[in-house]
Amino acid sequence: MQVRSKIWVEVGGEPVFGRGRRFLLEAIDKHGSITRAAREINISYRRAWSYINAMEERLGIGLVERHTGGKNGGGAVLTDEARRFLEKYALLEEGVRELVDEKFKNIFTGERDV
Amino acid sequence: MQVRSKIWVEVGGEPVFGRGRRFLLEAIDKHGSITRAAREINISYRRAWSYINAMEERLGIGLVERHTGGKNGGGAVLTDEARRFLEKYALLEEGVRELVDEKFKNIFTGERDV
DNA sequence: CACCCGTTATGACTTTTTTGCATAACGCCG
DNA sequence: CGGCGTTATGCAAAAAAGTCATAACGGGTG
Repeated sequence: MQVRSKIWVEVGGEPVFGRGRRFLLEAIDKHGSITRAAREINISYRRAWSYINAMEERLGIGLVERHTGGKNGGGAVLTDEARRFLEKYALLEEGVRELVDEKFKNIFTGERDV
Repeated sequence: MQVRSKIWVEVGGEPVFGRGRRFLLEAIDKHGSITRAAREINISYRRAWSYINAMEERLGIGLVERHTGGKNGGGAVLTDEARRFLEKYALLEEGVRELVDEKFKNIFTGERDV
C-alpha cells in the first residue's frame, strides 16, 4: 500500500499543467524535439502534441516554438514563457509530495495489513 | 486559473482510496443505502458499486455490509474497518489542500495573465 | 399467502475518451 | 533533386465510462 499525490493547474475546469506536462516540456528542452521528448517519457507523439496544443490554447500563450523541415528535419524549443511557467510549477510542487509521504508513513504504519 | 490537488492510496499500482471514494463511503454511512449515496454524490449506482467492489478486493477487507431485500428493500452499512480507514484518510488529507492553495496564491498571484 | 416495494446485483448495450497507425508537408543538405 | 527526421493531422481501433433493463431478495401489508 502506498500513497500518491498530484498537483495540477486548471483553466476553466480543464487541466493545463501537471507533472506529466512538466516532464514533457523539460524533455523538449533537453532534446529540442517533440518526437524524442515523447519517446523519453514514454508517451506517443500524438499525445505529446495534443498536450502542447491544449496547454497553449487554454493558457493563451505559446509554450513551444516548432520548426517543420530543415536542419535535422526540424525541431522544437521552449519559449521564455514556458520556462517561467515551469519554474513556478516546480515551486508549487516543492515539498508537498514529501509532506504527504511523511504523513502517510505516520498514519498508516504499524499495522499488520490495510 | 486555479490549482487542484489530490491524494490517493494505491495497492499494487491500482487506486483503492481517494476523495471520491471517501465521499461515497460517507454518503453510504449517512443514508444506509448505496443507491441514495450514489444519487447524492452524483454518480451512477453502477459506478458506486464498482468502486466498492474494487476497494474491497484490493484492500482485502470488507467495507460495506450489504443487505438485499427486507425492510425498506435492503440497504448498506459501513464496517468498523471502513470507518477506521476513513479516519486515517481524513488525517492524511488534512491541511494539504490548504497548503497547496496558499502556495499557489503566493507563486501565481500578481500577474496580468498566465 | 400472494403481492408490493426499494434495494442490491449484473449483464448487455451505447456513448465517450483515449490510443495508435498511416501519411502528408516541410525545408536543409549533400 | 532525392533523402532525412521532424512537425502536423485525419481516421480507425481499442479501451473506458456511462446507461439501461432486469433479476433476485425478503420484510411488510392486506
